Formats: sequence, C-alpha cells, structure tokens
Amino acid sequence: MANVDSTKQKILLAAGPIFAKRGFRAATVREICDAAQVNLASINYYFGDKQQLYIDAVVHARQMRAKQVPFPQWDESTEPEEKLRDFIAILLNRAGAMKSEPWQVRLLIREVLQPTEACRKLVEDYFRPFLERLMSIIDEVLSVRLPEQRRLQLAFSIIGQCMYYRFARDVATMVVEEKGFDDYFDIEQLTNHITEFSLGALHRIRERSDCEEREQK
Amino acid sequence: MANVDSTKQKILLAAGPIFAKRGFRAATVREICDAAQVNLASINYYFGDKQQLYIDAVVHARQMRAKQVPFPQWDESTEPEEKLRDFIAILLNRAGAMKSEPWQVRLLIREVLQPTEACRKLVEDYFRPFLERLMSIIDEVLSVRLPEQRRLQLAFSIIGQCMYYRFARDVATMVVEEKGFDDYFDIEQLTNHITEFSLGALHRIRERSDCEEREQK
DNA sequence: CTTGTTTTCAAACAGCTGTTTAATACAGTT
DNA sequence: AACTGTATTAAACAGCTGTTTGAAAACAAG
Repeated sequence: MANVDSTKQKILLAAGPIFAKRGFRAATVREICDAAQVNLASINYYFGDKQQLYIDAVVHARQMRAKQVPFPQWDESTEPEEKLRDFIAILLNRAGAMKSEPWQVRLLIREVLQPTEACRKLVEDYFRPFLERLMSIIDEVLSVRLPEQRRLQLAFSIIGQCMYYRFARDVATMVVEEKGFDDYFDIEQLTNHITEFSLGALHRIRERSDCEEREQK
Repeated sequence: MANVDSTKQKILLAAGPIFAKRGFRAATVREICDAAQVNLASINYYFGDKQQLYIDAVVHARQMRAKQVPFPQWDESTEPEEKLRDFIAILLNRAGAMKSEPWQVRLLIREVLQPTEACRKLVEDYFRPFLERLMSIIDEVLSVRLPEQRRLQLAFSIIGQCMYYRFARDVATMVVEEKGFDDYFDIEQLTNHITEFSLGALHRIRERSDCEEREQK
C-alpha cells in the first residue's frame, strides 16, 4: 500500500511536474497517466477527481521543498546582519531566482499568483512562519520593535526584491540579455546586493528613529 | 469599417477582459462572442484564429494602459528624490497594487509571468523604456553613474518592491488580513514606505562610494 | 481450491473545444 | 434590376476533455 512504487505514489510523482509545467487546466489526466504508466481510470479511482489530485500534489510539493533548503543553525553570537544575509540567500534559493527551478517551486508559485483551494494551507503552514521569522530578524537589526504594519512593510520590501527575480525572471532576462546578464545575476551576487540594499535602508531607519527619540527627550 | 461599433472592435473590446480573467486557454471563443454579441464564426473571420485575437488584445491593452497613467512633467528644478517618488507612485498605480486592477493590467501581468509571442513587443515598447527611465533617476540620486549591472540591480530592487504587491497580493492579503491590513497598505502609504526604504539604501550607497573615493585618493 | 475483496483495464460516454462550411443578407456599382 | 464583393448566420465537424462503466485480473484469507 505505502510502497513507493504503488499506483497512487506513481500518480502523485508524475502529476507534480506536469501540473507545474502546464497548470491545472492545461494538464490532462491522460498525460499524467501516461507519464505514471498507469491506467487512465486510476486517478479517479485513487483521488476521486482531477482537482483532488492537484491539491494533494501541491501539498506534497511543499513538503518536499521545505526539506530541500533548510535554515542554518544560528546561535546567540550570530549577528542579526548575518541572519538577514542567510535569510535572503535561502529565499533566493528556495524561489529558484534567475535559474531554472525545480518543479516544486513552479507549482507553489502558481498558487501564489492564482490561489486555489490548495493555497490556504500553504499560507498557514509555510508562508506565515517564514514571514514571522524575517520580521523578528528585522527587529534585531533595528534594535527596536516597530509597529506591526511597519514591520510588515519592511519584510515585504525584502521579500519583494528577492521574489522579483522569480516572478519577472523571463522579462528581466529579455530586457538585459545582451548585456552579459548571467555573470552578475547569479544567486550569490543577488544575495550580496539585496542584503546590502536592505541593510542600508534599515540602518538609515535606525538612525532616524534614534534622532526622533533624542528630539523627544 | 473603423467604427467603434464594428464587429472587429466589439470582439477586441470583449476579448480583453475575458482573456485577462481566464487566461488564453480557459477563455473560450463562445464566451467572447456572446459578450461581444457577435456570431461564433466572427473571430476566425476577422482574426484568423483565437491566438491572433489574443495577441491583438494584448497589444491593445498595452496601448490603453500607457495613456491611463502618464508620467508627470518634470523640469530642471525637480529634485531627483521627487522624481523617484513619482516613479514609484506611477509603478504602483499602473500595476494596480493591493486593489482590484483594471483588466488591462491583469492581461499584461499574465504575459510577464508566462511570456508568449505577444511579450517581445511588450518588452521593447513598454518595459525597457520604463526601466531606462528609472535607471537615469537612480543616476541622479547617486550623483554618479555606476556600472551597468549595478544600475540594473538597484532598479530591480525598486521595481521588485512595487511589483510584489501585485504579484503576491492575494497571499499577502491572506497572511495579514486579520491585522487591519487595508488601512496601512493603500497606494499612498506604500509609495511613502518604498520611497523612504529605497532612498535610504541609495543614500547609504552614495556615502560609501564617497568614502571609497576618498580612500583611493 | 474457493471465496471475497481490491485493483487494473479497455472501452465508451457525454460534454465542451476551436474551426469550417455553405447558405443567406446586405451593401454599393453598373 | 442584375451583379458583386463583403458580412453575418446557424449548423455541423472533428478532436480532445474528465469521468464512468463493467468485466477481467490480481490478490489475500479461509
């Protein structure tokens, strides 16, 4: 039953890349069954219908991806600036910025751009904890805890910079393809740039908040 | 022939919102023809096939959107920081950040995320000039012209912050919906935040580049 | 082996898809 | 009034879609 070669498992493994490549609608059950080398009726037998197979495939992809790029172990001596750099590198890596990403990412991105029923779990189990972790790093960098909406805006500014290279990758590549793009837009370079850019902005905010405190006194 | 009520025009106007809502594949010629109140065969008669209608609809959407949110007139006395703020506001407005956007935007976003044949023109006529304009503003803010790849990275960091609120809008809304999101994430607030964040980062870069110049001397 | 259950299979189904066709209606011209 | 090129229409077409079906096969338990 729980064998990795079981029909249900074969379907689930074959469905992920195909849903990722074509999207829910364009992916056909015949293509999935051909790839899984199972009979056409198997999807309905094991999953009920195509939609339920899709939901299961998304959940499965998230579980796989969470293990593939784990967070490092930080101790108390780790500087918050160092944590921020790690976080940005992880986000760029998980998102597969500026390079062909694994199918799991493509499947998750589809849910971000056009959420279906599969998305709510995704947010609660995956995105929200991710965001909270970033916001606490921001707190450390700033040495103060700003109001909630400010923390969110700052976190979104950092996430936005990273995810842009995934969302708009094709267009960005087209725009600058003749300028020797590849050399300067690998993940390491992007990590350096986004970390520097964001730390510059955060330190500027800290300085100003220090000034305001002094003025109020 | 060129009447706005001509059959071809009716099809083009009806096709845009439907392609935007459903995507190329899920949109059906029957739905478009019903909405346009024309016969089923009219699309093939005037456009050849469904794909050509889609390409024409994308081009049409771009032309409409370019007029809807124009750039302001800047003179020589306009501060570069002011230009940057205007630019960010325009980008957020054009992208329809954090609110239901016009169908033209939705159609263009589809091309950014998954380019088809219609995308190349879009890049050359629309995105590339937009990017160049931003990079020249960055030059003004920094008072120096950095190497090309640095200018690009900086521009992408600013565009990425803005476009995040369009790309990940649904997820972002879900993540923070219970926190009184709406009040702090309208376009004006976002313009203030992203401008401040980006200027902080840019000014920090300018200071450092000044230091490096001084060290080299 | 026999029985009962689960799994697999080829075939068919009903519905929707983009496209084509041939007949018709409508202008403008001679 | 007859002709002509264009525009519209209802109908049909061929193909693909997800799903269902009923029987065959495989399997496990007694």
